[in-house]
Amino acid sequence: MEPMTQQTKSDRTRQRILDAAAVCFSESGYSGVTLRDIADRANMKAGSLYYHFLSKENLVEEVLCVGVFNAFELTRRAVEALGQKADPVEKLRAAMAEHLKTILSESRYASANLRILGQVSKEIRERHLEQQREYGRFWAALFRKAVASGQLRKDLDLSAVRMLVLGALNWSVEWYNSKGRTPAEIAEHVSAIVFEGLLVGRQQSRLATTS
Amino acid sequence: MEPMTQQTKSDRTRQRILDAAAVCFSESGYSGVTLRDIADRANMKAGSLYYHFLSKENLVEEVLCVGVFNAFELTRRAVEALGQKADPVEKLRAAMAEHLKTILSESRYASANLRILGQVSKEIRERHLEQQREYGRFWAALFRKAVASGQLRKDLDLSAVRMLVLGALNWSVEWYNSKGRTPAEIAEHVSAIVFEGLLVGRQQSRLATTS
DNA sequence: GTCTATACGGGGATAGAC
DNA sequence: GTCTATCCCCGTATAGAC
Repeated sequence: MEPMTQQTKSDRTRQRILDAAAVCFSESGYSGVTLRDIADRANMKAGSLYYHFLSKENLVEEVLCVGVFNAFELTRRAVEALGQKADPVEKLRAAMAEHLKTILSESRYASANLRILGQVSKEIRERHLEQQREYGRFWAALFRKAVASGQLRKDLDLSAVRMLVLGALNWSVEWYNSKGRTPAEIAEHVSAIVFEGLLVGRQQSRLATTS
Repeated sequence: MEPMTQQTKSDRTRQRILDAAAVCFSESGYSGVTLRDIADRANMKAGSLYYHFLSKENLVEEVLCVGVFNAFELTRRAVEALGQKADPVEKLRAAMAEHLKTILSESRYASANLRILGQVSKEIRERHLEQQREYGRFWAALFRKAVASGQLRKDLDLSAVRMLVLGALNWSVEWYNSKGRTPAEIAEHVSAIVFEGLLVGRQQSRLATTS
């Protein structure tokens, strides 16, 4: 490990570049961003980036990596904060809320991830598939345990359910506007729809929001 | 109007180019596609495209236009096929199924639309906002009528509900794999989740699929 | 470590032959 | 209407000064 608190030297420059890249990618996709854009935001010249990174692909790869890590870590912690023996359904609710908060406001890396998914080369995507699958397994386990607890119906393909729910969350980066409802309010809606459903006759959760 | 059945001349070339562009954009996004890619697929040379279109932006704009139109038309027809007096909830189910089928298999234009949303310039996006809003209003009306019929709960922000449901559908272009379940099966899952919800105790719809 | 300068290729767009 | 040839800019990446 490195000697001190923050990694020695001003390799924080490296971090500054990554932050700048995450912002750029989350706003304009992959091909839409130039190294000059990133350098500008990091208060550097484009050529200087090559002291810290091998190439643009190498740079985006690291952003992707941090993105999944952020979403995973933050969400996992939010679930663990409920305690090991918490209600599996409550854990799912917490995971959804945290995932949404992360991609909408906590991490430019996470939102960049969603934006540039499917814009990077096959090679890069393949290399990160395992990391993404790990996050996928985390969610799969949450759903599986909620079914095992007897609270969730057993007649659905859990893999499809997982992708659809995450899709509803992930797509929010396309339409979410901070002038409207908060991420927490959106999360309440997701939770209400996914668990109770839209049809009347079910206990109407704890939503205070009026239409 | 033009004299005959198919528009005269070989302005079908124009159509061929648009088709090629839709495929390219749906596979590689906007910036990731070159005019040479599109020309190749249309069996032409890049320079020839300019006889039919003013610019790459002009071309993508038409693809976007057709994309929304396709999704709107196909979905609207599927709903109308149920008849004016059909159950509002059944109309929503039909709309979801058709929208999904369209973006996953019926129209490269529709899937291109989703892929390049947020990759095009602000000017183009602004210009198509009204068309997109029209499709949004169509969905809003479907939800509103289902609530008015007394079958859907009234405590949710219908605008949020609409975006979340469409998000679950739209995100499927990112993960759907034709080797897995069919679009129709995925649609059944969406319907089951959105209306009945995942919690047990609700009538378990008509899903024959086993996990 | 960051700069300036530049090589190098690629992509959008135009001109003019056929 | 489509081709070839080409212009020109821009983006990635490199070299070498400071």
